[in-house]
Amino acid sequence: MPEPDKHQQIIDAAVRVFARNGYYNSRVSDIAKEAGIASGTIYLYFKTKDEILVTLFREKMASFVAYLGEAIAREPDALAKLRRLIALHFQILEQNPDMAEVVQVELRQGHKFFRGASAAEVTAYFKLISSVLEEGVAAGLFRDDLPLKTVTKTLFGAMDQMATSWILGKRSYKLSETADAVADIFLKGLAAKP
Amino acid sequence: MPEPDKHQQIIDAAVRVFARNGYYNSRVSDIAKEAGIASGTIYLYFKTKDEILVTLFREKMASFVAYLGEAIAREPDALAKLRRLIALHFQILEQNPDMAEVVQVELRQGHKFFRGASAAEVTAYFKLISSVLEEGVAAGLFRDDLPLKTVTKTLFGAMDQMATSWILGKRSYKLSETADAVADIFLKGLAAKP
Amino acid sequence: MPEPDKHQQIIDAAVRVFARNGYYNSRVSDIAKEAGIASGTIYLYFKTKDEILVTLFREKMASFVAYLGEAIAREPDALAKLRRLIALHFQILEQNPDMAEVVQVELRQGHKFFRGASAAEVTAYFKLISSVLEEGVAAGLFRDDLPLKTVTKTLFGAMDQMATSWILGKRSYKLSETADAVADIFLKGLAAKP
Amino acid sequence: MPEPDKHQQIIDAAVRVFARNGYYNSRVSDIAKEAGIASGTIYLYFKTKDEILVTLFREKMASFVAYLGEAIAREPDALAKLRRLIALHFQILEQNPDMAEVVQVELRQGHKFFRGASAAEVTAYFKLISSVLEEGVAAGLFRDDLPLKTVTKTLFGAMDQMATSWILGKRSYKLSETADAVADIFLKGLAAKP
DNA sequence: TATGAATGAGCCTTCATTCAT
DNA sequence: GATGAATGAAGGCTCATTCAT
Repeated sequence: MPEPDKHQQIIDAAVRVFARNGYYNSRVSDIAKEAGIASGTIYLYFKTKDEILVTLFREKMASFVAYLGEAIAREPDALAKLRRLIALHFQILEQNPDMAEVVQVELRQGHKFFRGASAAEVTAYFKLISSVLEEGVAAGLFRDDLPLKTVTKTLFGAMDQMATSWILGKRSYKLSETADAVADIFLKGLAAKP
Repeated sequence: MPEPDKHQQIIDAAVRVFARNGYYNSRVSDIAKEAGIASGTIYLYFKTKDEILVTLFREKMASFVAYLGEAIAREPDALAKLRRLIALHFQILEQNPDMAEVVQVELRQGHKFFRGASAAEVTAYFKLISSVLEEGVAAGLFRDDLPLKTVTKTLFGAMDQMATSWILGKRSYKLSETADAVADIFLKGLAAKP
Repeated sequence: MPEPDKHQQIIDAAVRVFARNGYYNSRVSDIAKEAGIASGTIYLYFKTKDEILVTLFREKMASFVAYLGEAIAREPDALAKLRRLIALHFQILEQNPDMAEVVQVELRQGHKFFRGASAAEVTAYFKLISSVLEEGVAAGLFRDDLPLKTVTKTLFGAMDQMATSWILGKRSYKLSETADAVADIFLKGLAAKP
Repeated sequence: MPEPDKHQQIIDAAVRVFARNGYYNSRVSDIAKEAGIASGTIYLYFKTKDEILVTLFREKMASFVAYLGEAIAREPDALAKLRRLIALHFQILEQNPDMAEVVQVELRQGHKFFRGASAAEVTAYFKLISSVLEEGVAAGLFRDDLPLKTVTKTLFGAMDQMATSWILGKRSYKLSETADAVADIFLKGLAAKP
C-alpha cells in the first residue's frame, strides 16, 4: 500500500533542502529529516538521490506546463496568449521561490536538465510555446518568415535568463514586472520604427 | 626551469576531459593523464579541482569577451555590431565544441557560473552587450523605450539557449546559420507588420 | 538498535592496532578490520582518527586514576598510600601491555599527551599524587620543606620513565618488582645515613 | 667536497622549524626555506626527513652528554657531581628553548626516541648518571642497597618530567631554580626524619 | 654542489545505499 | 511499510623524494 502523500512529502522536502544547500551539498538524510521520516524510507519511494531531483523536476515542470496550457487557452488570440505565457512564467516562479532556486540554479547540473529523463517535459513546454507561435502565424498576427524553432528557443532562453538573473540577484525586485518589456521586445523588436 | 605552458596544458586537458565525462565524473588524475603529467603537478598550478573549472571559465570567457569587443569595434554602427556579436558568439562556440560543451552544460553547476568568482567575466559580457544597445539608442537606431538591462538579459538568454540546444542536439546542425534569424527576431520582432 | 558496545569495541581494537604498528602506521581501516566492522562505522562513533587516540587515552587514564584513587583510599596512612600508588601504577601497566605500549610510546606524539584535550586527565593524576603528599606532610610523615609540585612531577616522571624503559626493553622483566626500590628512593633518598 | 657548515645550517634550521610547528607539521621545504637553501639540497646531506630528526637528536644529545661529563669531572665528589648534573641539565635546556621544545615534546614520537638509532646517545647519558652513582656508592656517600639502574632511570625520568612540565607550562618560570629541590628529594628523600 | 619542478604513492573521510529488525 | 545502523567504494589532496639541468 504505497502512500502517495509520502512521495509528495519527500519531493516537497527536497525542494526546500536543495534550495537551501544546493543538490550536491544536500544529503539524503537531510531530505529525510526535513520530511520527518527515516532516510531508509526515501528508498521505498525513489531508487536513487538522482531520481528525486529528476522526478521533482518532471512533476513540477509537468504541472507548470499544464497550468500554463490551461491558462493561455482562455485567451482570445495568439498575441494575448504570448503575453500571458510570459507573465505567468514569471509569476509562477515568483510565487515559488524555493522551486525557482532549484530549477534555475541547482537543476542545471551536468546532463540532468534538458538531457535525459527530463527531456519530455521540456519538450512539452517548447511545444506549448510553438503552438502559440503557430497559431499567431496562422492568424496573420505573427510574421511567417521566421523559423519557429528558433523563435521558441530564443523566447524560452530569454525568459529563463530573466528568471536566473532574478534568482542570482537574490530576488531583490519583482520578476513579473519585467514581463511586459520582455513581451514587447519579442513582439515589436528593438529596431526604431521609421 | 618553470614551464609557463603547463598552466595552459592543464586547462586545455581539462576542457577535453570535462567535455567528455562531465565535471563530476572526471577525476583529477584523468586531467593529469590527458595533459601527460603527474596528478600532483596539477596542484602546483591550481589549488583545487574546483579552481580548474573556475579558472578555465574565467580565462575562456575573458578572451571570448575581449575578442568579441575588438571585432564589433570595427563595425560601422550599432546595428551591424549587434548582428556581428550574435554571429561571432555562435561561430566561436562552433569552432570550440569541447569548450562549448563545458560552458553550456558542465559549468552551470550549482553556484559556480554566474555567481561567485566568475561573476566579473559574465558581467563584462553583459556590459559589452549593453554598450552596443546604448550606442544604438543614442544613434536613433534602437528604440529608447525599453529597459536596457532587460534587453541585455533576454538577448544573452536567447543566444545562450540557442547554444545549449545546439549542444544537447549533439551539434547536428550549424549553430552559426541561426544567427541571422536570432538577430532578426530581436531587431524586428515577431509581430506582423500592418 | 544502537549498539553501545561498539564504541568500546573500537577503542579496544585501536589499542591493539596502535600497540602493534604505532599510531601513524595504523590505518583507520586496520582498526575497523580488527574490530570486525566496516571502516565507515568508525565514523559513526568518532569524528576523526585523532579523536580515537585522544578518547582512548582519556578513558583509560580516567579509569586508571579512578581505580588508583579508590585503592589508596583504603590504605591507613600517606606512607602506605604512596607505596601502594607506585605499586599499582606498575601493576596496571603490567597487566595491560598493549595499553602500556600505546600510552608510553605512541601517545607522546606532538602535543597530544600532556597538552590539549588530555590535559584534564593528567592533571587529575597529578592531583591524586599531590593529595597523598599533602596528607603525608600534614601527618608529619613527610618533610614539609619540599615544594609539593616538584615532588609530584619528579615522582610521576620517575614512574613514567620506569614504565617507558620497561616497554622499550621489551618487557623482559617484571616492572612491578621495581616498585619497592622506587618507593624507597623517594622516601629515604640516596644519601648514606651517617 | 661536502660542506660541513651546510649540515649544521640544516640541523639548526630544523630545530627552529620543529620547535615552531612540530615535526609532523613541518615540511622538508619549510626547513629548506628556513636554512635559505633549496629543498633538494637537504637530500645531499640527509637521506630522509626522519634522519634529520634522528641526527639532530644524536648530535645535540652527544654534545649535551659530553659537556655534562666534562663539567662534573671537575667536581670534587659524587655528591657535588650529582647536584651539578641536575643543575646543568636544567640550565642547558633553559638556554636552548627551541632545542628543549623539540627534545621534550616533538622527539617523543613513535619509536624514534629511545629506541632505534638514538639509543646509543641515551645510553651514554644513562651511563654518565650511573657512573656518578657508582662513584658515590664506592665513596660511601650513597646508599649501597639500591639497584643503580632503577636509581638512574628514576633520576632521569624526574629531570625529564621537570623539563617537560616546564615546556608545557610555556616556560613561565625558571627551570634551573628547581634543581636544588630535585637534588634534595633524591638525596634525602621525602620521609620526615625521626 | 645546488636547484626546484615534477612525481605518485598513500589515506582519511564522506555519504548514497542496503537490510536486518 | 518504516527504521537507522552499518556498509564500503571512491577520490581529492599532500608532501617526501627524485632527477634533469
